[in-house]
Amino acid sequence: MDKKNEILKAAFDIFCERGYHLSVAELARAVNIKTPSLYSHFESKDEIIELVIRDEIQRYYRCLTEKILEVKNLSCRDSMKSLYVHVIDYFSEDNRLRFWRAIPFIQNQQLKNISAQLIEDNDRVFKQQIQQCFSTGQSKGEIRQDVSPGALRLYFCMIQGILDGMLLYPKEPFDLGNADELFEAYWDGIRANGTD
Amino acid sequence: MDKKNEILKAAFDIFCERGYHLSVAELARAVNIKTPSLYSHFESKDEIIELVIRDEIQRYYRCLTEKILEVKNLSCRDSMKSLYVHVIDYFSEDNRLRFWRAIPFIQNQQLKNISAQLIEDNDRVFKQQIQQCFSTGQSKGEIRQDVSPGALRLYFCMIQGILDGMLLYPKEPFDLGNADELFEAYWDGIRANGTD
DNA sequence: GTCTATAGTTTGATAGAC
DNA sequence: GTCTATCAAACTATAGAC
Repeated sequence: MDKKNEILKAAFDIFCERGYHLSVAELARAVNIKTPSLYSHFESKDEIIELVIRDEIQRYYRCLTEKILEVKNLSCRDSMKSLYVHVIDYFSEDNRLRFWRAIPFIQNQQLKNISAQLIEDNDRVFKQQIQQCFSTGQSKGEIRQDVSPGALRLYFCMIQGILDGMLLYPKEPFDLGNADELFEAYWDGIRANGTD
Repeated sequence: MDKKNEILKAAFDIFCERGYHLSVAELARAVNIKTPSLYSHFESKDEIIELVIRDEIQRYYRCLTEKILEVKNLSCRDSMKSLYVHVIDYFSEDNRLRFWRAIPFIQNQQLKNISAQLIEDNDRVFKQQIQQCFSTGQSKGEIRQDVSPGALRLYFCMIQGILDGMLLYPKEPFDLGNADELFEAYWDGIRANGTD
């Protein structure tokens, strides 16, 4: 791995811990060079952070898109379950969760806007795909016809809630069994009678 | 209001915006004094932040405890709905949500530990009370007997998910109607058949 | 590309006059 | 309690030698 990428990788790790207030000195130390050497690879601290953010957001949504393709032909239940587990798994790795939760606290309006826009655009696509899956599930009789209007949003909300819990209560190491139970409780609330 | 409290109030506001990296200079400016004058009221920046954090955590759980007493004699559904709305309302005010989400990023291990401990202790009590309400609801026939084991945790998860969404997507101003729909979807999944 | 040296700013905090 | 003056340390960034 060349130095530039080594720096970006280290910047990711430090950003997870410290957020926007990572110091270039600490970053230089992490890759065994002196601070000024950073500036032969990048123009500024903000440029580094912007690259790290773009990389991570792109990586996440690329993974998600792959997974969506992968589950396209499964039942609605299996699709929703797979994607649910996929997202939780993704954010269990490294400190990725802290990374995403640090974004709203970036002290640079331009960077914050770029991040928010990227996330918003990508998220819309993801949510549309799930919506379609949900509708198909309904028309095929997996999901009750008379399900509440908020049922789909509860799915997204549940995912966010789990992630939030992982960040706020890091002491309780996250147990995928718990996540399973939650999904079952959710599905139990929307599945058509007589199905499993 | 005396100066000390004025400072703490301002510190709260700035902490919401900037997290742990609020600067004492900015704080002093906000209350129209010079930086050194802060130090006749407090020993250090960390002392100020600790006080602000203790205040806010205490305020939140005091409000919550009051509300719990208030809804004690309502039906299970009404209790859970009231507390749900209460929490969302609480975090809709000011920048409180940012405050709580900034806590995991405090760059002072001791302060972080104090906060985490306070939250954990108080949260346990809250969750026990809801658990009791939930059990009563089941035995009284408001909630299905054969409800999934994760059904109660889905409730907490849903609340966290909504709050998380409010922080991550601040552009979409939060609509209590949406929150209503979510709760109905949740309740619809656990209510006993034949009840409303 | 990496270094030493250094500039210029901002940080949290203190001394001491009033 | 509030101020002016000041401190040492940390910050981002640049100049210029090798």
